This record gives sequence, structure tokens and C-alpha cells, in this order.
Amino acid sequence: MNISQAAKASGLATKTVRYYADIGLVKPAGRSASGYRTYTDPQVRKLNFVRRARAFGFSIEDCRGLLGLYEDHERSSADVKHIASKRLDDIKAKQRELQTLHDELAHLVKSCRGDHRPDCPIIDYFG
Amino acid sequence: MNISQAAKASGLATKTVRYYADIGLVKPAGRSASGYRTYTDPQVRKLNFVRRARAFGFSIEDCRGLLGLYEDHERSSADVKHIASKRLDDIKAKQRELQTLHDELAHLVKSCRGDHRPDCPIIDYFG
DNA sequence: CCTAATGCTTCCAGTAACTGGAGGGTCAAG
DNA sequence: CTTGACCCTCCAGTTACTGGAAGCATTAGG
Repeated sequence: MNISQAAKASGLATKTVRYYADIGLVKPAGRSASGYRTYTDPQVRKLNFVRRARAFGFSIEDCRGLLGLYEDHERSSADVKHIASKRLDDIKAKQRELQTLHDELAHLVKSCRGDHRPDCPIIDYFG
Repeated sequence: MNISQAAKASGLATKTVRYYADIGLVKPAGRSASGYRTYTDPQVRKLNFVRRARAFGFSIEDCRGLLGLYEDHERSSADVKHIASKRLDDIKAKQRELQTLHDELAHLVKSCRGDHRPDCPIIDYFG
């Protein structure tokens, strides 16, 4: 199948599939006589895999590692778990950061009258 | 004062202060005879303001708007509140997204044995 | 006064992961 | 044979810096 078929089948944008081919993340099965990228089921499965991993916020490099493990039937689940745990830790760290920001900013927003007058605790806090 | 003094006084990197000058966010007070950027207290205050706003995740463009309001003593606090509320909404949206990711990924990580065997619910989920 | 070490300048490149667009070849239908 | 939908490559732009190179300016030491 051509690239747009593969894109549709994997739920990615055509541009993205081409980009993944360029960076060697998911290479097409081959090229047609006229140079068109051709994709078959295994590639589409990989594209889908990457789409799902990306949705979890894994970086392209992490996806590369995960794809390798996906393909490797001799893998250790420990290796997968290691990558996923790192991502989970990142998520937790981000959550803590956002919670702090949320609480402080919510407090400031709440205490700002939001009328035509210039005095504003948000500006005071930043200034 | 020179740029590195202003950077130190505002808690920013010298490169960042120069960048802010380049994009017209916080312009230096002037230039010395030899072309050095010179900064005075008002600029340092603005740099500090931007640093604090950036720490809350406001974009450079938002900072531009906030700086304008900071400088405008005829401002309406409603305008400040509007920008801050948008940012707060973004934070909340991101929090919801991260919560979903966290819960799903935590579940997967927990259910993965993480040993030498290849079977792995994480890979199964993505594949 | 000379020199070496900072410090300042500009400009270019790279980061992450695409996205949009220009310019041009290919293919299937009518 | 032409039209329109595809496909190709390459370049630029996105965000907010950061690192580095080449080259003046300033300053402290000897």
C-alpha cells in the first residue's frame, strides 16, 4: 500500500509517516519503481505501536527502544518496564510541578477582582 | 550595568537576557560607546517579572502582554485576570491529561513482572 | 606599557517532533 | 490527452532558548 493508505490505517498523518521513515523509526517495506514508499502490514503495526506509545508521551528515542523490544521476542520484560517506569516518573514529576503551579495561580486568579481598576495581586506577585 | 550584571540581578542566563533584547521583550536601557548593552533598575525589574511569569508557564507572547499591563498603570485588572485564567485553564487541561496517562501507565507498569521473560502487558497494550 | 584573561558583540546551528508549502514527477479515469 | 489526486524532495517555521565561533573591548597583573 502507498503512504496515505498506511497513514490512514495507522491513524497518523501522511507527513508523520514520511517523517518516521526519514528518521529511520519505521521504514517502508520498499519503494515502487517510481519511488513511492510501499507499506505492508508489519509496518502498519509498527506505526500503530508508535502512535500509541507517543500518546503516552514517550519520546521518539524511547519509541525506537520500545519498537526494538516489540520486535525482539527474546526480550526481557524488565527492559520494557524500565523504559515505562522512567516515563511514569517523568509524568509524576510533571504532575507535582503542575499541582504547585495550579495552586499558586488559582489562588492569585481567585484573589484578583478582575474589574476595570488597575490594582491586581497577580501583577503584584510577578512585579 | 552590563548584561551579565543584569542577568545575575534578575536570575536569568546572560544568553536569555540577550535573547529577550533581540525579540524586543525587554530592551536594554541603551548601549555604551563600544556597543555594550546597558541595563538599569527598571529593566532588571522587567527581567525579574518575566522570569517569574515564565516560571508559571506563560508563553513569551503572554509575557509581552503581561509586561504591557505591568507598565500600564491605567490597566484593568480584568485584562490581567483574563490572561492568567487562560493559563490556569491550560494547566487544568494538562493535569487532566496527565492524570489519565498516569493511571493507565501506572496500571501497565504494575502489571508487568519486569523479569527476564518476554511477555509484557505494556508491549501487548501498545502492539 | 604589554599581555592575558575576561567580557562583550554578532551570527549560525541545533534542540523535538513535526507541519506547511513550493516545485515537480506519477498514475488512473474519462 | 488532459485532469485531478497522489507521490516525491527539500526548505522553512514552530518554542524558547543554548552552545559555539570569530572578533572587538576592557581590565588586572607584571
